[in-house]
Amino acid sequence: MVEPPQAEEFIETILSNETARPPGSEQAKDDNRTMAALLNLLGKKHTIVILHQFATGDGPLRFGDLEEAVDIAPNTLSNRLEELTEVGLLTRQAYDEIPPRVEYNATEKAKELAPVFWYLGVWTERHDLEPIATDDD
Amino acid sequence: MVEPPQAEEFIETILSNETARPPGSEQAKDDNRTMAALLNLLGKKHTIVILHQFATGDGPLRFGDLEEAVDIAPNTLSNRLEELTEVGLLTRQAYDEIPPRVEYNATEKAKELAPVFWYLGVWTERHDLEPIATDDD
DNA sequence: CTGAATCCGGTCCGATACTG
DNA sequence: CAGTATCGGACCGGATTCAG
Repeated sequence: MVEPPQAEEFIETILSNETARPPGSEQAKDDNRTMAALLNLLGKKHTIVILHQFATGDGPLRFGDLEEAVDIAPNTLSNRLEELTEVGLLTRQAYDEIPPRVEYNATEKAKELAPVFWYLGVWTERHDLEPIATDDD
Repeated sequence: MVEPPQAEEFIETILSNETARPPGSEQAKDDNRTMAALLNLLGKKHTIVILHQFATGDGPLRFGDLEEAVDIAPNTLSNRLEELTEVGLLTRQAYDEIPPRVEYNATEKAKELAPVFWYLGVWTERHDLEPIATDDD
């Protein structure tokens, strides 16, 4: 954790109100649809963990990297990567080499999702979930 | 959206480094376990949307409220509410009346998760997901 | 050798019907 | 109103197999 680079940008976003929209407007409706789609995506198993990997690390990640970091079946991982790529959160670049190499990169869009995971980290430092509970609450 | 009350508190959290921990410490390991458990929970279908409801609204929510707001099967909703309660993110209070009434409230812990959902809203205002894409990227 | 498609078994989720 | 019971279907995990 410790003072991540996102912090400044994050604060900017919070303080600037440039993104506010008239409620009930067309844009607001689009936002709701996007939000629904996003939550639906995040709701799928492992999606969050995968994005978390891209959000915390910074370089490109390969199939094998994720496979061992996330504890996920290869077929499911394949599906998630495809979904995330289709939706524009990841880019996929295949190099025609031997051994073959495929690199996945987070897009700008995905990187701007990073604060979410970073704050999740902050939260985790300050709280526990009950079953593992210690002295919290 | 528009300048949520969480913003100030959020900024405080970002600026104060009080939560930082030595990496590799015992606490850090606990954090990782908690994080894994949290992500695992958030990964389950509808969990995020449900928490989002509690994060945006402020009063208590009843079974029926959620059922119509979230578009979820009652058995699944029942499961989620139980999970979230067990884990200490929600409290459940049943009133012995007719008709019966059960109120769910977000705990402090859950409320401190609100910035996540709020920022998700900010993100949604600034981006789209590809299939619905407009002028983004 | 890596990334991913296929097949199958298990688990989770949705829809409806039903109970206190 | 707030759930539970049941069942069918979608989704996920694991092993194997395939392609480049």
